[in-house]
Amino acid sequence: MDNRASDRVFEIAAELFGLLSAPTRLRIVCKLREGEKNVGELLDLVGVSQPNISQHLGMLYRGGIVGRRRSGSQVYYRIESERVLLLCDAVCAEQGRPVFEHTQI
Amino acid sequence: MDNRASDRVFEIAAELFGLLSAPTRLRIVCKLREGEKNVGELLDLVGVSQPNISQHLGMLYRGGIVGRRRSGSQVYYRIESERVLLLCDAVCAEQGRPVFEHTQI
DNA sequence: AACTAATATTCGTTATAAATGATATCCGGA
DNA sequence: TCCGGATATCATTTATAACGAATATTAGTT
Repeated sequence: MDNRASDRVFEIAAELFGLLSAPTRLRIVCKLREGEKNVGELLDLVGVSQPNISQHLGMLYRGGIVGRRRSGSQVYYRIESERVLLLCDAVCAEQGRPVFEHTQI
Repeated sequence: MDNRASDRVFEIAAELFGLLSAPTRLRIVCKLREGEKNVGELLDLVGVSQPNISQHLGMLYRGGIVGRRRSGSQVYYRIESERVLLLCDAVCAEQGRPVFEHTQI
């Protein structure tokens, strides 16, 4: 039977998967594979409202999936964890689906 | 800019991640790596109520993550998609966490 | 210091998911 | 065919997440 320590690990893993369970966040991650982008650029590419993308970016940041740096009044986001790229690749492998690459998941 | 076809792909991927975003379902997947198990066995291993595990199993089944076969009055579940194992491995790689293997995620 | 652009946060509403309890179905045996 | 064990479904409550509107913060400019 499981102990509480392994319980915690399942929760952590579930949280990570949860961060990737929203199409908008996947879209952000996909766009960031091309390279670092600021919020305004992502806004155009992803096509949601500014507060909304900011919320999603905040979640990805707090979850350690993306990093950020400020440059003047802009904030640039980048993929921080290679792990998440593995996940995105794995989710698209098999099933005859196109692979999650630069511009297309 | 994205077209509707790629939109659909993001939704599909997000759904798959969503299926893995609950600790109980991850626990089930983890136990099933040891091999096929019936609902009663999983019930003991996972430690939730019978209706609850049945619902989670139903979600995993409809999502194509697990397969099932009936044997008498019991139903045996098994991992159906290798893809999900890749995901579980990837989520645990790095970060100094123990790897998702047979009995421990 | 005031103004503006860029980004973040808060809040309220609505939608979605999880767990529970009760009940239904399916199957094998008497 | 009736009963009991195994599993699934349904309905309800409760918790959590998503989105939009309004507002706050930060940084550069004048």
